[in-house]
Amino acid sequence: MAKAYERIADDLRQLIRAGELHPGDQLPSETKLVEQYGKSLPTLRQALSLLQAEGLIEKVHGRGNFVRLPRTLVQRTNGRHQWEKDRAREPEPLRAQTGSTERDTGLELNDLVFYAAYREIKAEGAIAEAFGIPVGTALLERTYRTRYRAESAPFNLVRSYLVRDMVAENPDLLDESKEPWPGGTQSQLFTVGIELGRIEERITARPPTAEEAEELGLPPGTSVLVLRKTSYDVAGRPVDISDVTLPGDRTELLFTTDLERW
Amino acid sequence: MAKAYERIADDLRQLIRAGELHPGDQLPSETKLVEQYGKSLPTLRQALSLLQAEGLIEKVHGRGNFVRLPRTLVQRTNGRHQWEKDRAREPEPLRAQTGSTERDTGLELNDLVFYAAYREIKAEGAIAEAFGIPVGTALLERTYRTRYRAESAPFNLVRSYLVRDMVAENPDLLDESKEPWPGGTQSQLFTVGIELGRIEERITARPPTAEEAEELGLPPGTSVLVLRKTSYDVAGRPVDISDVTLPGDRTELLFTTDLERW
DNA sequence: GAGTGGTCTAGACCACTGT
DNA sequence: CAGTGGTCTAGACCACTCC
Repeated sequence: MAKAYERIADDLRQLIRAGELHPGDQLPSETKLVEQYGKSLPTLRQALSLLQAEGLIEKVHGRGNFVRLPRTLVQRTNGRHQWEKDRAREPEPLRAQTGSTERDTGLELNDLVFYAAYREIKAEGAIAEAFGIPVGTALLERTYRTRYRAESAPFNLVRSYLVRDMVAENPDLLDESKEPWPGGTQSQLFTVGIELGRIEERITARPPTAEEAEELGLPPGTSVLVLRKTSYDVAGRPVDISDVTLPGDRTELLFTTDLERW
Repeated sequence: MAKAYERIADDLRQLIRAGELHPGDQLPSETKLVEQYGKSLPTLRQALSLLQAEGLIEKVHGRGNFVRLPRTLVQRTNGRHQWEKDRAREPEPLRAQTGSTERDTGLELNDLVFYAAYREIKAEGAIAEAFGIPVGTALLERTYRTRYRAESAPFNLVRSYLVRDMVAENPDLLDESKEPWPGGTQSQLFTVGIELGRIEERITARPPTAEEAEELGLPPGTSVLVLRKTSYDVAGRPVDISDVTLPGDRTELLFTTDLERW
C-alpha cells in the first residue's frame, strides 16, 4: 500500500501531465482537495510540497496553488568568448555600445542595471591551487550583478578573481568605480598586455543555497547552474577565475564544438 | 520575528558551514533537537527538510540525520567529440577497446554495464522542428543507460533520435542487439557515409522528476543537468539529436573553447 | 470580509536499524 | 529490544490577496 501523500501527488501529477490541468491553471483549494481525497490537511500539503519541489506547481500565499509556467530563457553561448576577444582591441565607443550580456539577452544597454564591487583578498587553498600560486598571494575579487531594469532579480551572480600583481600596472583595473568597463574583462586585460588563448568552463548543478534563492529570486523547486570559468593566456597561464551562478529554470548554456574535417 | 523553522535551519546551517559539524557527522536525534530548541517535532522536522532540500543533510531512516558528503565526480568534456570522430574510422579492435564513457570515467570496459533499446517512432512537433523535417517522418529512437557494475544506478539517461531513412541503408544500425557499437554513434554514422562537422550542446538544470530520481537513484536535495546534443554533418544538416539527463551532484561538464590569436 | 495558503502544536502509531 | 526517523491526524491561529 502506497503512502497517502504519494498517491495524492501521483494523481495530481498525472492530471497535469495529461493536460487536464494546464500551465497557469489554479488547482482546487486545499480544503477542497482535503474533502476530495479524504485525508487531513497536513497530509495533503505534504503531497503539494512534493510537486512544488519538482517544480510542477507554484504556491501563492493568499491566492492558491497553480500549475507552473515555463520560464523565459536567457542563453549564454561559448561563442561569446571569441566575440569578446574580437572586441577587446576595438575603440572604446564601439566597445561601449553592446556587451556580452546584451548579446546574450537581446536587450538594450539601457534595459540593464549593472553593479560591481571590488575587494582585495589573499588566495586560500582551492583558488591558489587553481591559479598555481602560493597561498596568501594578493588577489582582486570582483563581484558582479546584472539585472533587467524591469525585474528585481539579477540574471546571475558572478565572483571573479584576478592575481593583483598581474593587473596592478593599470590602476584603473583596481577601481570598481570604473565599472562597467567597456568590452568587459578581456578589454581590461588587454590594457596590461594580456591576451587570452583558451577558456575552460566547468558546469555542475545543485539546489540553490538559501542566500542564492534570496538574491536570484528563485522559487522553491528550482536549481542553479554553477559555472566555473578559467581563462588562460596564450602561454597557458591561468589569468582569471570566475564563479557564475545561474538560475537553472531560465538559463540555457549553448556550447558549439567544431570538428576537424576528414 | 523570524519563523521558528527558519531560525532552527539557520542555526544548524551555520554549525555545518562553520565546520562544527563535519561531513558524515550525525546530527543530534530529532527528539534531542526538539528539547534543545523548545519547539514541536513537526516544526523541527520542517527545519530539517529545508536543509535536506538544500542538499546539506541526508536523512537515514532508523539511523539518524547526517551531514552530507560531497559526491565523486564523473567528468564529461567537449573534447570527447573530436576524440570520438578520430576513432570512428579506426579498425574495430581499437574502437572496441575504449569508448567515450570509459574515457570520461577512467573505468575499464569490464566495469561497465551497457543497456540499449531501439524503437521506431514518428517525429512530433518539437523534434521535427529541430531536425527540420515534416511531422510524422520515421525516426529511430535509441535509449541508453550505462552504469558502473558495482553501483545500481546508471551515470545518465540518454535518448537519441536519428532520421531512419538517413541510416536505413545499413540494417545493422536499426538493430539494438548490435549495441554497444564499437566507437559509438559517430562510427555508426560513418558506415552510411555521414561525417559530423559540428556539435551543439544546450544545457539547463532543474530538479529531477519522480521517475528520474527513481532511475538515477537520486536522493532528495539534488538536481539534474539536462543536455540536448545536436550533431550536424559537414553540410550543416542535423543528423542526431540526443537528450541526456545527468545527476547534478556527481557530474561535471567541462567545455574548452580555444580562441584565435591576435 | 471571505477565501486562500502558512505556521505551529500535541500526540498516536508505524517502519527501519542496530544490538 | 531500544532508538531512530516516517506517516498521519485534528485543530488553532496567523498572514496574504482580492473584492
